[in-house]
Amino acid sequence: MKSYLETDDYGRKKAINPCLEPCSIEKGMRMIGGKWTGSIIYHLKDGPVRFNDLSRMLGGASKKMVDQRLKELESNGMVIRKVISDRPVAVTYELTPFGQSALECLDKLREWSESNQL
Amino acid sequence: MKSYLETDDYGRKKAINPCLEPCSIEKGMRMIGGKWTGSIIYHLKDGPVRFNDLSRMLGGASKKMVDQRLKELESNGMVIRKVISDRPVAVTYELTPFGQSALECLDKLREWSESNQL
DNA sequence: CACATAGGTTACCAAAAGGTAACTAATTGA
DNA sequence: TCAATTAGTTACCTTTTGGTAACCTATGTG
Repeated sequence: MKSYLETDDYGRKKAINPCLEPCSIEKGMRMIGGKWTGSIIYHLKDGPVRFNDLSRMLGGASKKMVDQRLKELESNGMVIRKVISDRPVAVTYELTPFGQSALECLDKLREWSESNQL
Repeated sequence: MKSYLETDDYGRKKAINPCLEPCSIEKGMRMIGGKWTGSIIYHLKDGPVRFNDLSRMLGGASKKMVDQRLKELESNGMVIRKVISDRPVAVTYELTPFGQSALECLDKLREWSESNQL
């Protein structure tokens, strides 16, 4: 579905297939474009990471942020939370295959970002 | 710069090179991850588009949104505004080379999004 | 004349986002 | 015993976001 414009007999323009609501780009962005979301996924790329370790790596993000984002990512199937021991409670977060599938986009983004010295 | 963890003699963990502030992924996202930003860039991919035409194509976004995003994109050098005629005022927006360079990421995102039926 | 188009700007308001800091309970280490 | 760690949770409060709708100047159309 591509959107384009049509002009009627009176010269009035009208969009055909407008993005009434989020098109695929928009939907994708809402999935991985939240504040710190991409960074979190990216930091999980090499395997499971524990909550506090993740927080430490994302020094600019508060625990609340990290927690919130992880919950979002879990609820949309990109991340799994695993309790690796109660009593000392220990938890890890890791990417699901779906989560891993997003790494390709993120890596492109990183490349683009770095090559433009953002 | 990669962030990783180090453990000292006392077993205390500390992050080396944490993302204190936006790492490249984060910065990239803040550049093209805003609401409708990606969609706008994407809709300019085939050449200049006029303001109202763009608004029409992004049916879900208000003029205020489109206006705001275009100004952001202009101010960071991804889009240029061109007045193609005063008296009937007519304006077009088009991607700069830098703006075009973002299309690669966005296309990856679109692919990912579509192949996962978001 | 009345209305539509172009390209916006403005004010108003409600909702969402996000930071800070305190607090939880259980456990381990000095 | 004091302090720190783990994984969060909670309350509070300020800022940002974003939607709506009205308004603007100028031109063109029926």
